[in-house]
Amino acid sequence: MAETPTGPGRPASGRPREFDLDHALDQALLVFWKQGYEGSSLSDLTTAMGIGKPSMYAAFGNKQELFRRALDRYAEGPGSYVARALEQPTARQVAEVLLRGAVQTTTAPQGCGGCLTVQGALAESPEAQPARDILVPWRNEAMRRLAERLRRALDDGDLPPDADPDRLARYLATLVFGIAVQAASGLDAGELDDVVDTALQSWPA
Amino acid sequence: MAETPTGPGRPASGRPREFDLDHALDQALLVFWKQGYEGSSLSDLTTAMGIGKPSMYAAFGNKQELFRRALDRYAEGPGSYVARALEQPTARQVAEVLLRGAVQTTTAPQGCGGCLTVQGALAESPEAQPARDILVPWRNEAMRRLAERLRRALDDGDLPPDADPDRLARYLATLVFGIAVQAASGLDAGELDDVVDTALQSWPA
DNA sequence: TTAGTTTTATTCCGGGCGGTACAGAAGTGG
DNA sequence: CCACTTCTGTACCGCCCGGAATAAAACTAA
Repeated sequence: MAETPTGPGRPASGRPREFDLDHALDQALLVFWKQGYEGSSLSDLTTAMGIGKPSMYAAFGNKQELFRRALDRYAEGPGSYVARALEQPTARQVAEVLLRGAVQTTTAPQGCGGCLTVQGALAESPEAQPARDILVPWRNEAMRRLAERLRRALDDGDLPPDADPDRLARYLATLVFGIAVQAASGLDAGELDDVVDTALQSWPA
Repeated sequence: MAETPTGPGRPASGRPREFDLDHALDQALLVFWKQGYEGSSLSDLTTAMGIGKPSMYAAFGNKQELFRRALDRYAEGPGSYVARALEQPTARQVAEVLLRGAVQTTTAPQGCGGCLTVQGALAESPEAQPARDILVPWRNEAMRRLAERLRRALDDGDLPPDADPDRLARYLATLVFGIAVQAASGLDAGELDDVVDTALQSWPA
């Protein structure tokens, strides 16, 4: 059955499985993380898992179920900072652990960059490399121009002297990209305007 | 040649092109916006453009070049709020126009949701629907749990009575998703920690 | 040993992908 | 009329996709 649990409570009949479910899931997770869902072919996945396609199909049902299981595994592993944040004693610490955890996880060198819940839908496959080759420099260039404009604002004196144009530009750009993801998740303009209101409270003087 | 410009300075020899380059680009832009780069097949694109594959190939070279041209067109059209923001007189207004413009563009009903510079790399194709069916509820559920935790904080009194847990949760989640995109663009942990520092300044009392 | 069950590797499927060869159609200057 | 150039539709290329059928292999229970 596809629903065979990991535990040892197996019926102990028939040919035993020759691979470890959780280990295989971890390998699949890495592929999904690095290449996104649609960029991860069954061949990519099963090769990384060290098994054949029928084995994967028998164990997990199909590609979508495999992804779901990998996402669960992600939540227990690299994504556990979310749960950890929710357990903090104060709201301020919740926020801090959440954001720091996001940074740490998405930039971890052994990780694949990005968080699976976004990256899984981001097209990071070799197939989409042409798009990345265009979009990543484009986004960075836009951020650079924004920083330049803010540096001028600093010279003009409409930013406090201790303000950091680069930091502010990164902050704004991060919000813009986050807003794009949220909009794709279905948030409406009113909800996102609230986000903007909150964000602008941290704008210097 | 693929580099034939739009202007009327054409050599006026050979069979004239039967479609409008810019209009075709606009149609391609919509497809890329809605489906992402790798989710947009040449058939999807040329069908929307109303031309055959060889015509597209002759006019733009290949899929990547078509995407590049469509992105340029995006920057002049729906994405022009970025340039408009940079022209504002004060830094505060730059920030406000940028963020409001992002919300407006990404949530516009006639638009396709999301910003092309992120959405282009987001997998929104039918092929990736299984992933979206899993990820979108997952992200929203995570945000809901966060809001719930902050509501408890409000009850506990470690948030000011006028704080809005839902708003704060959306704000934090937006930052997390933005951080994921930035990390995928190559920003390192130090740069993103700066973002977190800036963000936490807007945290209530 | 035998029957029953489950996993394994091999092989194949129809279909869609990005990209192209080709021939004909539509325009130009002579 | 002519070559000549360029665009257009059709039909096609090799390749890989997600998935499934098949039969051999490996185990348990009787």
